[in-house]
Amino acid sequence: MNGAIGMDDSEGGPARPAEGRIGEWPGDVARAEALQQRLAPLVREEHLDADAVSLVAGLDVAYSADDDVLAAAVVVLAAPDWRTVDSATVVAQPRFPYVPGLFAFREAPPLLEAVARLETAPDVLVCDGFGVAHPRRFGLACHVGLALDRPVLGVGKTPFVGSAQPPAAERGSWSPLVDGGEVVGRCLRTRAGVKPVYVSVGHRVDLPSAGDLALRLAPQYRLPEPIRSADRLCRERLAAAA
DNA sequence: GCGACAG
DNA sequence: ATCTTGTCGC
Repeated sequence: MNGAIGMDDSEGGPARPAEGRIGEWPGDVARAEALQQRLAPLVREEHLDADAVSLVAGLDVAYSADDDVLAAAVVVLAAPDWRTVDSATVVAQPRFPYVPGLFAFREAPPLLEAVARLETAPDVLVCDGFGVAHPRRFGLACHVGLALDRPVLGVGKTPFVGSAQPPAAERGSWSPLVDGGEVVGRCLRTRAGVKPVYVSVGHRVDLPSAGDLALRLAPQYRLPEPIRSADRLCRERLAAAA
C-alpha cells in the first residue's frame, strides 16, 4: 500500500484536481480527511416527527471474500408494518480499501448510485454505520445526507468513537454516546436484554428524532428493519453476481 | 511510541 | 465485511 491507496488512475497520468465532490475519492488520505473536516459544518440537525415518517430506506453493502466485488442495496419500507415497497442494487468493484474513518469513500458511491435507481423517494434513509459519531464528525450517514440533501441517520452495531454507559435492560432505554466531551450519538437498547445499537445524526435530523425513529424501526429485532432488509438484499445480490 | 479502529 | 454448525432459549 502506498500514498495513493487503491487508486487506479493515479499512476503515470497528470494529477487530478481535488475538487471534492461528495462521492468521489479526493486523491489521498490527507485530502479525504480534509474534505470531511470542510463538510462537517454543513451537517444540519432538524426535528423530525418519527411517528409521521412513512417511507424509510435502508442502505447496506456486502463484499466478496477476496474483496473483488461489492453489492450495494437500498430497500424502501413503508409504515406502519415496514413492508418493502421498492429496492435497487448496484454491483461494482471496491474503489478503496476499508480505512476506519474513511469508510464513506468506499461505500457511499455505490450506495448513492443505488439510491438514484429507486422509483420511490424515501422520507428518511438509514445507513449501516455512523453519522457524526466519527473522528471528524462526518461519517457515512453524513456523506449520504449531504449528497442527497435528505434526512439520514446512522445506526452502528459497535461504537466507533466515544463511550456510553450501558443503558437499562428494557427496550427503549438509552444513554448518550460521548466523545471529546460532546454528545455524538445515542446508545440505544432496541430489545430487552440484548446488546444495544449506536445511533447518530447523519443530516437533517436531530438526535432525539433519530433515536425515536430507530426504535420505531426495530419493533422486534435488534437492528432496524431497513438495515436488516438491505443487509439481506445485498448479500443475495452478491451471491447472484458471483 | 502503542493500541484501537464503523463495515 | 468475510471465513462458519450446531445449539440453547423464548
